[in-house]
Amino acid sequence: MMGRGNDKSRRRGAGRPRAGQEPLTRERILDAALGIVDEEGLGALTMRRLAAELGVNPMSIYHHLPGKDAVISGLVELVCSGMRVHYPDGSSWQEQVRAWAEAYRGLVRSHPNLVLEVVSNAAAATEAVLLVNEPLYGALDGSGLPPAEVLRAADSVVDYVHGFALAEGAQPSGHSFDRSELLARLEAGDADGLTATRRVFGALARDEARYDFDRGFDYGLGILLKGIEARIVDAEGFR
Amino acid sequence: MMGRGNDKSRRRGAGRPRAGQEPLTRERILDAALGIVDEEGLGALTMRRLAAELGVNPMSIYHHLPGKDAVISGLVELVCSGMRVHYPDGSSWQEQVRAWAEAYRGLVRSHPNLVLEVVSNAAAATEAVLLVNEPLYGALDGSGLPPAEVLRAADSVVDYVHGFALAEGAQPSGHSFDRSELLARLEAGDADGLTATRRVFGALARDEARYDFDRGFDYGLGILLKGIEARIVDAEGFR
DNA sequence: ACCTGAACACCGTTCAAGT
DNA sequence: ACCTGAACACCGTTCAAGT
Repeated sequence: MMGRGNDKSRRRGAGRPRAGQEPLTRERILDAALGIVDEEGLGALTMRRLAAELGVNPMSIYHHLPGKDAVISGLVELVCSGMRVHYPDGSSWQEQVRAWAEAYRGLVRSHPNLVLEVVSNAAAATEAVLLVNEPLYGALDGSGLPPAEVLRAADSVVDYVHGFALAEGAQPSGHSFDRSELLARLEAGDADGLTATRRVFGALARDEARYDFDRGFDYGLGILLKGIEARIVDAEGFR
Repeated sequence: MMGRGNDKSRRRGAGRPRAGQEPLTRERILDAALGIVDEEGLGALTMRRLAAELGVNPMSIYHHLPGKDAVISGLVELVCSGMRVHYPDGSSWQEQVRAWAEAYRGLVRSHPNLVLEVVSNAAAATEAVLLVNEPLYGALDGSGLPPAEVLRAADSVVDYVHGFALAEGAQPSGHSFDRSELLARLEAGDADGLTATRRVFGALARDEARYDFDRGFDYGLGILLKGIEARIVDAEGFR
């Protein structure tokens, strides 16, 4: 739990930083904001609440960041700048793409209340986004694809991870979730026209009703990699 | 432009619907809300603004929908219920998946200001979402994949479309956008450590700098389909 | 330069009162 | 049952004033 700015620590005199008190900085503001978002959700992040957390007047924040939008995109930048991937020596491009995707998924998942912002601000080609994508370009550049296809393939992988992270983030628990409620509803037959849905879910083995996100993520990645491999074979065939 | 509720059309007496005036319904409210969101963005949608649009007191809305959240999820439901796919007779499962993905992308793209909501509410297994996914299950069920894999493959396709729609929706223009700004920044070399990014973008032909969303979407879909095909071959090999 | 207090123009929603 | 008016507890942000 974060300490709320209480009366004792809140400054009273204007413009006079108390001796020994840390000055307000962009970094301190963003750290506090990230704490609020992680613990209580994006809805809890207000300029006033953030100021209280810092023991400061709401308006003081505006001297370091132009507004609330800037706080939020600063948060996205902060989170994205934590991206780290390590490719073991001699790893194949497939292993590297996997490592990248898992690192990126992990990054996004470590701040579930910010998924929507990360995933939708990612299109704005900020410095942070470029740094996130760099290792992915690196991996795919070693696959033998022509550069235009490296970009397309990278975009496809990014889009998939974004979509997956969104679905995963929307789920309350995270690790796995139970589809038996859905199954029961389908068996009750209250849904007209869902014939394929009913057939597919009905044919699931009992132990398959529990959806495992990790395996789902792997599966999609595997499909994408196989598909990219097929493109490489095609490209080589044209030589 | 939508007509604002002006004084002449706004009711004065409480609880007394004027003769000839349409009664307030959930449907009318959602239609008006969708109009506001499509024209002015989600940020313009407030209960007070919505009421003004309908020529009604803000509180009247609460008799038909429990709150603003309900208005927004009602909007998502409304949009999703417009999903229509037609599979030509004799079409392959690949063609069907393509048709589904294009229909879904089109649906989402027709309300760009709602993309974020559609894509993040989609995880909640509402009736509308089931109806959207049904034709996709139908297509993949005809591919020869075992049911558990039909679900995983469907999820992968959905995640990809979501991620793509998000990226596309975040872009201002839509149809295509120019990467030459990014290229120039990379060539200026102000970005350290972006070696692979620089190499890949640098190797692009001049006519490839313009990014075409339609072709990008096709490419990702093609990869996914090829990957799914590979899974089917594997499954058959185990028979 | 940095911080503050008061004020402005908004929000979503509750609640008691109207018809 | 359906609609309203006033009120409550909030918002983000501007602006002039403090030190």
